[in-house]
Amino acid sequence: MGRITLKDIAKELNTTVATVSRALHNSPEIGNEMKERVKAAAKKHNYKPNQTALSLKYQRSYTFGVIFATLQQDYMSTILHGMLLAASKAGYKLIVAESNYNPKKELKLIKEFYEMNVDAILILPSRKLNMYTEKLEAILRDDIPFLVIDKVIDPGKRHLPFITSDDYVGACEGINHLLEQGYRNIAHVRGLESSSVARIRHKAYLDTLEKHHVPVNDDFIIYCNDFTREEGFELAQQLMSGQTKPDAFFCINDIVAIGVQQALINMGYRIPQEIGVLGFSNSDISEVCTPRLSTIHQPAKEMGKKSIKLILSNINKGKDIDNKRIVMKTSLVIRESSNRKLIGR
Amino acid sequence: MGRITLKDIAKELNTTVATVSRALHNSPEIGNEMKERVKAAAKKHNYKPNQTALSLKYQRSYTFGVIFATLQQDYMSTILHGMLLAASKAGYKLIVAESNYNPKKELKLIKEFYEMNVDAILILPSRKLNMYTEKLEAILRDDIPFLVIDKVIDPGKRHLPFITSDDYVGACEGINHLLEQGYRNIAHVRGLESSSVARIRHKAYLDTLEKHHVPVNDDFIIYCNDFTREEGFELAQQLMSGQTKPDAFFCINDIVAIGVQQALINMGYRIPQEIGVLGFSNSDISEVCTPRLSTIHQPAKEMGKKSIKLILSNINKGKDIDNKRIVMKTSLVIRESSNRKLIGR
DNA sequence: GTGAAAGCGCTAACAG
DNA sequence: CTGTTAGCGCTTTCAC
Repeated sequence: MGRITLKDIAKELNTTVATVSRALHNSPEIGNEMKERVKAAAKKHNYKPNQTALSLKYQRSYTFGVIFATLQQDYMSTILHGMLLAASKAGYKLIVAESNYNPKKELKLIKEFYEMNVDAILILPSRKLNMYTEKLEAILRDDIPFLVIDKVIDPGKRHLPFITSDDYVGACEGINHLLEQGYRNIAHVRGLESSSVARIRHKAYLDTLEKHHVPVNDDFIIYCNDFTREEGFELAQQLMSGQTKPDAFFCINDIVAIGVQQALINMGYRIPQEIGVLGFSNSDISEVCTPRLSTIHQPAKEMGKKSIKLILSNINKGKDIDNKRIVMKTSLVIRESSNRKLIGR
Repeated sequence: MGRITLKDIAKELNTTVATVSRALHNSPEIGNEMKERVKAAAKKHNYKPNQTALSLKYQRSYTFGVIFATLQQDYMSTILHGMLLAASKAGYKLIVAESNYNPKKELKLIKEFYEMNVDAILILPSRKLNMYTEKLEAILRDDIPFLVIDKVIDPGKRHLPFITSDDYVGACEGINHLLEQGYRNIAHVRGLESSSVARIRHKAYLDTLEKHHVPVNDDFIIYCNDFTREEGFELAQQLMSGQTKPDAFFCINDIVAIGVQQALINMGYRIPQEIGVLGFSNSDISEVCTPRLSTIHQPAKEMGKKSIKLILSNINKGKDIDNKRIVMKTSLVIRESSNRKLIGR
C-alpha cells in the first residue's frame, strides 16, 4: 500500500486536512466526537506523519551528517557507536558517509549534507583536509554547527570547534611508563609531519625524554606512511638492523605496534624482557595479540557521545560552540608488551 | 547566513521562481541573457537546491535506512563499508542506526525510517527479531524495498528477500580441512538454537563428520551465550577438563576462537600440533592473534555492496526482489592455528 | 468547532 | 521566452 496522508483521512471523513491535523494533535478547538473519529481512522489506516513535509515546514530534519575517513577501524566505528547512542537518545538520526581519506570527497560530502538540510555536520577529517582550508572556509555555513573530531582543522580566521583526546598527556604517560620500566633507547614509529595528531605525539615523546634527561637519538624516529601491520613489521626490522638498536618502540597506533611486535618475535627478541612495545588507541586488536599490547586508551565511545551532546547543547540551548575545544582524557593501559617488572627480565 | 532560495534569486532579478528554476536547469525555453544573469546570481549567492523540497516533490529521498545490531564488530562495519561504497557511487546516502540486539528497537527503527521516507530499508537483524515476525509483517510496507542481511527472517506469508554468506558450504570446507589435517575429535563451540546462522553451521558440522564416518560426540558440542573472548576461554577450559578431550575446536566466530586459543595455550597445549582451532568470519583480529587464526572468510564488504546493488536494481529497473535469496560464497582461510602439516607435529 | 488559505522550496503543466 | 498556478504533506493564522 502507498502511504496514507492527512488528505486521505480528511476525504474519508468528509472534513479537511486542517481539522484532521488538529484532531491528531489534540487541539482543544476540536470536538470530542470529531477527535474520536479522526483518531480511529488514523489508527485504522496506520497513519504516520511525513517527516519530509515536517522538515520542509520547520526547517529542521533531526538528522546530523557524519563524515568518517574510514569505518574500517575499530577506533572509528567505536566513535560512531558512541554518537549513535547519544543521537538516538535525543531523537536524532545520523547520515553516515566515508571519505576514504580523500579531502575533495570530504568537501563534496559537506556540501551535500548542507543541501540535505542536516541540522549539524560532524567530521573526522583526513589529514589532508588541512590543505584545503580556504575551500572549506568558503563552503562552511554559520547557521549549521560544524564540529571537527579527532583532529584540529584551522582555517585561519576562526577556530573550528573540535573534540580530540589528550594525546599529549597520554603519550607523556606512555613514555614515562616505558622509562619506569627501564627502557632507555625508545624508538618512535611516528605519523606524518602533516598530521596534527602525529606532531602532538611526537612532541610528547621528545618532551618526556628531555624532561628525564634521556638523550634523543634521531635515528630512532621513523615515519609511517600506510599505518599497516606490514609497515610496522618492516620498520621494526629496519630499526633493529641499525648500528645501535632501540630497546622499546612507541608506535603511532596499535596495528603498527602489532606489526612491530611480530617482527621482533620473528627476529627472536623477547617482549617485554628485551624490548618493550607501546601502541596507541587501545583498539580491540590490542587485547587479542600476543603478547597483549600496552597502549594508550583513547575514549572513543565517550568522544562520540560528547560530540553529539555538544552539538545538541548548541541547537537546543543556543550555546555558542565557536572556538570551542574539548580535549578528552586518555588513560594508559599496561599489558604484557611493556610490563617488564611483572614478567621479570 | 541563512540559506538562499529560488525565491531570493527571483526577487533580486525581478523575475519568478519558475524562470530561475528553468534557467538553472538549462531549459531550452530560457533566453541566454536570462540564463547568464540567473547563473551569475546563483553562483554569487552560492545557491544550492533544497533536497528536502525535492524529496517532498518527487517522493524520493535518495537515502536508505540501515539497521545494525551493533557496529562494534569488524564484520558489521565492513558490511557497512561495502554498502557505503555502492551507495555513494549511486548517489545515495545511508542513515545508519544500531538496535543493540533489541528486537523492539528494530521494529521502532523500521517505523521511523518509513516516516522519514527512506527509499529502502536494510537490516542486519538480531536473532530475536524472529520472535516478532507478526509485528514485523504488520508494519512492513510493500512499496518500499526491505532487505534482510546476514540472517533469515521468515514472517510466514512470504519470504523476505535476504542476503547471507554460504555458511553451510563454508563450514563444511572448514570441517573437511580439520579432518584432512588429521584432527578427529572436533569440538563445536556453537551459537544458540534460535539463531539461523548457528543452526546452519552446526548442521554443516554434523553432516561433514557423518559424511566422513567420523562419530559425533555430543559432549563436544557446547553453546555460547555472549560470544566473547572470555566465554571462549572458559568453554575451552571446560571442554579440556572432560573425560575425553577434543583435538580441535570449530568456533562460531573469531573472537570466541581466540578465547579458546588463549585458554589452550594457557593450559600448555601446542596449537596446531596438539590441537587445532578454526574460527568464523575472518575478521581483522584473526590476522593479529598468535597463532594466527584459521577461519572461514565471509565476504562482508561484497555483501554490503551487493545488498545496495540489489536494492538499486529494484528501484531503478523495477526488478522484483520479493522472495529473492542471495547466498554469497565464503572461502576457507588457512593460517597457523590449524595448519599442522605446514608446521609438523 | 471547523474550513479556507498561505507557506516551507521546488518543479512542471498550462498559458500567453 | 516567461509568468501563473497547482501540488508534494503538513501546520497555522485567519475567518466564520
